[in-house]
Amino acid sequence: MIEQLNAQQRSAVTLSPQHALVLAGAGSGKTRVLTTRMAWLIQTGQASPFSLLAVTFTNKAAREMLARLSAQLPINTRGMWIGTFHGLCNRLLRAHYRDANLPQSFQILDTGDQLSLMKRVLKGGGVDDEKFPPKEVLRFVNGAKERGERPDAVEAWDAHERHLVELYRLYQAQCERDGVVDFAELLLRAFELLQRNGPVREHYQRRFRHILVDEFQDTNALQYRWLKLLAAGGASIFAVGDDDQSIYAFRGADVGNMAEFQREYARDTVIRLEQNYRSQGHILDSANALIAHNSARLGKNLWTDQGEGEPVRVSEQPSDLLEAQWVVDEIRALGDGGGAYREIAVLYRSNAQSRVLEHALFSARIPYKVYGGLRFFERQEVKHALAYLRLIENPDDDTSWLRVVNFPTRGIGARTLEQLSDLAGQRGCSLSRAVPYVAGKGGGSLARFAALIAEMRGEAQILPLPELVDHVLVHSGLLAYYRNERDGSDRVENLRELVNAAQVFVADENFEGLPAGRVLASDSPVAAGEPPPGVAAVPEGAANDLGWRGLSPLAAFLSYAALEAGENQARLGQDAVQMMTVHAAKGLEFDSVFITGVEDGLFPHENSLLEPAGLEEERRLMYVAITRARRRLYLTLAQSRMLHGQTRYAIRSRFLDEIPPEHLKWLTPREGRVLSDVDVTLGARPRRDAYGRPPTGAIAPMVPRTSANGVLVGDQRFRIGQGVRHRKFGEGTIIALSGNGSDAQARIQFRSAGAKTLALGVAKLEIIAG
DNA sequence: GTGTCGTCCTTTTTT
DNA sequence: AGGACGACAC
Repeated sequence: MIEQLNAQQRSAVTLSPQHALVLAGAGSGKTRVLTTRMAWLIQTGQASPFSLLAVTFTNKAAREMLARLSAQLPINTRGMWIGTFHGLCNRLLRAHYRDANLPQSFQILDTGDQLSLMKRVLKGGGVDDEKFPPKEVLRFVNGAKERGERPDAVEAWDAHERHLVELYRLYQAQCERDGVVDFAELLLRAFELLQRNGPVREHYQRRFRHILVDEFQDTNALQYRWLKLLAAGGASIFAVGDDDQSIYAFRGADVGNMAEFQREYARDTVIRLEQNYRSQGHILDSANALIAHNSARLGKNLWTDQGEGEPVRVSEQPSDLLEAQWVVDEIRALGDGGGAYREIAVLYRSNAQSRVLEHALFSARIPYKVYGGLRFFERQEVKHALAYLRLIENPDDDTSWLRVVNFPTRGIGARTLEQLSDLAGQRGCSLSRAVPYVAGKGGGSLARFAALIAEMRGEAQILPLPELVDHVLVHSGLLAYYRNERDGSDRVENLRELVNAAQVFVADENFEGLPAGRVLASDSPVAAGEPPPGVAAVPEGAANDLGWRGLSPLAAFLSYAALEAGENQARLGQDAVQMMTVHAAKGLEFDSVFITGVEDGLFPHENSLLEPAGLEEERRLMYVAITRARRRLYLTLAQSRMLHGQTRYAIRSRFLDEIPPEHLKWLTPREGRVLSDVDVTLGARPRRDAYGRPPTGAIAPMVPRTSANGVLVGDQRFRIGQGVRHRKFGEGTIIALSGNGSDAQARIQFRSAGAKTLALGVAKLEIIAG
């Protein structure tokens, strides 16, 4: 088990129980170390499987950990506390729902549910959604929760913030009434449960002796506090992460947690995994050189014994269309050379870039697969079906109620719902409980809907889950609705897939044959597990499905659907080029990788240039992108691209200049960032025109003249790369130009004032160089 | 209740 | 440019 590890890996795996920080570079065997550490602790008798807690960020990572662990040890991993932060907190809250002051069958809101609930709250409170856009209020609420702050604890400095706090309060009250929790609430509630409830806290502190954390650099403030609290009883924290791969600051992740953890816990126990088993020399050295430009790193230098390999290829094309065409031609060549398409990844900084690339691949009939986008449980039709199922479980879930009360249509209009909503408001009850008080015709339709849900609830006591799902699809009218809908066949297919998913779930979780809505007696095998809090002994070895303890198959399935939104890719197996954002590529690897749009303003993204921390995160993002490649890496850029319906001109990314030239092989002219028209027509690969067609006799300039000759405003001619002086902002360099004539704009990187976009017709600029 | 038109936005995203 | 969503009209 540990013989095959290198020295650093082995020292991490076999460390005596104590706090430790493992700095695991890209491709250094991070997951392997984590799972082998668990297996080693168990096998050497230092820990029982039930005294371990391993936490990850994604379900995929958790599944992989489980799979590898059970491959290494002949133990039943079922019931072990291995999961995502959210999944484990869900477990905790399910097991102690009373102490956490939650209804037993609380539902979990996904982002979409959360938004519609917020909209409802804002509407109900008569809030001006110009001043308080629902999305922004949600950002505020989620931000506060991720810092562990309830409305009372939030510091509000001005009237606007005080108002936001008030909306936070209102939103939270609505969640409580509905018996629902959002994702951030899962964590905060679980944290508060442990913090406030001594017996529960002590129970888990005693139970978990070893806490293992994956991707530690992605933890936010609350997650870190949660870990510290759980470990406060003497458990050891084994934290694995890579500060150079921290790319989620924008959603609350705090790399600072790593340095803080080192200071507070692992001052003397930092282990670096620096041997990279993935990429060849030039690729790895490029990544190292790039990331060295970041400050405040914990520090580490990856090396490989796999040899130099090939240099990183760079291609600069006049337009995004030609960039895409170039990528396609190269992919075709790789394919002809015997490479599998699935071993080729095309990466981009932003999703908007994918269209041009997709189009080019599609025209060339190269199979490709785009990652990202809607996932299974987020599809409209699936969410509708789930809403019915949630109402069976929890009639007070107003979000679900509103979602399907009139879908498929059953003559319940806005008028009736307004009436219902008013009544519910007056009585302080949920919509469904207000139904009996609605008079007139609307009352009748509402009563019929209520009866439909009641009937489904009855079936849930008899039918096993898959049959119940099927029953709901039929009796809600959803199936019929989508059958009649033209273009509805995909949706019908997805609904059938939902029945199938229920089937699989029930089998996997040993719920087979049980009525969907019934909670098992606590002594049955499936329900066995946690002792009541405060009881010293932790049962070991027994079946231990405490994840779903006390839950009906239906409630468990709904939790699962909320926490695991499903794959966000379609059919696997087909040999296709893999397309995704750089973020989505984290954790993956490919033989050949194309990083596209390597331009200033796009990568690094212009929004990140304002603060240094933003630029450093972009650099880490590029580091992640580069380290995805095993054998061959391409960096491609375009001098012009369509963005927001306007052609934009850009220069090559500063990151390109941070990679030593000896690792790069320019396939297009290195100097002269803007190709002249002559270069364009006689360029390295003049195989296509700007629209992807093979060139015909007369070749039109592919790039508007402005690219080569700059933008003319009055008597001044501006070019990319030019040095300019502004009265207020000082000296800077033009990094991008757009538009023409009177509405021409320039993006200028000022030396001290940061990057600004200025209208050339308005701003008085002095040309100082270039 | 459904369809059409206009308006808005557009970095990255998991749970 | 292009997609999504909301308001308005039939």
